[in-house]
Amino acid sequence: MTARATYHHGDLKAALVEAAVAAAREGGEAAVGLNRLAAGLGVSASAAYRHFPEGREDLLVAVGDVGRRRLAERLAARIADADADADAEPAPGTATAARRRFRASGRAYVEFVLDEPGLFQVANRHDRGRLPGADPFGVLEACIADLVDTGVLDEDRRTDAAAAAWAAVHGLAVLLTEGPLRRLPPDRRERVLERTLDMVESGL
Amino acid sequence: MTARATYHHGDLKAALVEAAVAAAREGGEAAVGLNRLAAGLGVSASAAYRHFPEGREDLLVAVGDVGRRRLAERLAARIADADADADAEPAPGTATAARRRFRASGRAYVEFVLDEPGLFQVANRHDRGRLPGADPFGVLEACIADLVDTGVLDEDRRTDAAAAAWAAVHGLAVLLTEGPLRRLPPDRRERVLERTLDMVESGL
DNA sequence: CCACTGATGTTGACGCCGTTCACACCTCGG
DNA sequence: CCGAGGTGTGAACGGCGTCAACATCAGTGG
Repeated sequence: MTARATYHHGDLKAALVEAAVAAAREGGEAAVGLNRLAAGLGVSASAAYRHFPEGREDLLVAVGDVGRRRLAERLAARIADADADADAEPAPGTATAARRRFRASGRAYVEFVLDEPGLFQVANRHDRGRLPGADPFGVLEACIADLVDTGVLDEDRRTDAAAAAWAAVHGLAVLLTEGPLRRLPPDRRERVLERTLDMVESGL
Repeated sequence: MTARATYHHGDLKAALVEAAVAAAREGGEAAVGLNRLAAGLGVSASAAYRHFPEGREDLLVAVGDVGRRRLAERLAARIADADADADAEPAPGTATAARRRFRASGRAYVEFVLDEPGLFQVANRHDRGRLPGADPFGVLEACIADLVDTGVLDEDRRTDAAAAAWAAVHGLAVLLTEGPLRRLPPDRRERVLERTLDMVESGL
């Protein structure tokens, strides 16, 4: 780990991204520094520039991509959990199932941000647009489509519904991690989250 | 402005905050640098540290306070506007008036953030808690109280209502300025804003 | 098998940043 | 008038992002 045998590293780019993700997880954006990371890998700083032509910003975008991908995966997983947990009656494809999935996605979003505030911070601030397979917003849109298909949401109220729902959940996550709601005890967090999800569900 | 007559500046602290606010307005947090600002005022960098003992962070908090104060003022002003514009029938103190004020505050919040993204960014990221007279959240809470008083919102649903509403509006503002909704054309912005306000109003 | 070429890594430098310390100056109260 | 304390200066430190010139390696065509 400390020194390497060969002159070439093998896969410096991947190693840098990995280290940058680790740094972002504890310390957020400020902890992602090219010099430090390169030194940590036993490599000169300029070597990093070979792999990230636009410098630090490129690296941050790469970290952000990882963050968005993990977030999207978490959302999908929690939605699947919600489906699985419902060995209760209502068959999939029903309105209550759609509602359950929708709620699960919102809850998972906030849960992820509380788990990984640093990664989420970088993911938000350095985004060069959607990339296929790593798109949290896409997951949310799918949930909205579910709501429409099952008749929970009127077709004509569909427009911008995803954006509005996203705004509420995203805003709550931001307020809870970087914002003034930062120091809320977990039980109060839970109540606020529940309240927000209620608002979205009954207000959309 | 370029050179000063006296050895002492007079009010360097205020001058630094003013310059920092100007810098933050165009360029956001990254543009607020002690060295640059001090130099711009024709003063050595270390002089700034006399007035901001904790260094840059102190200055950013000061800028944030200005931002929060301006935001709170804007909210109050737009609420007053809404009251004034309503030379239409419904008297103040009615449910529709409370709804109008509530909506005006949400709209004003987003409006301010779009007007002053840099200032808002600093205000969010460097917050050491509420300071009296400069508290946007307090304005929102007053609006909620209005809703309760006029019977729009049930007493027992009051808990965390302000937080949920705030989350929605704040999240929308963040998505519209720093986030993925950044490049939305103004007319679509307006639709999303309206949709979000609808969601909050009917979902609270 | 070898020389060339392009990819990869190194060394050293630049300017900017935040921060600190020892020192100079100016103002004001006693 | 003098001394004390608030205010500003100069110089320095380490760290950062970035770049250009040079060194080294790995694979490919002759």
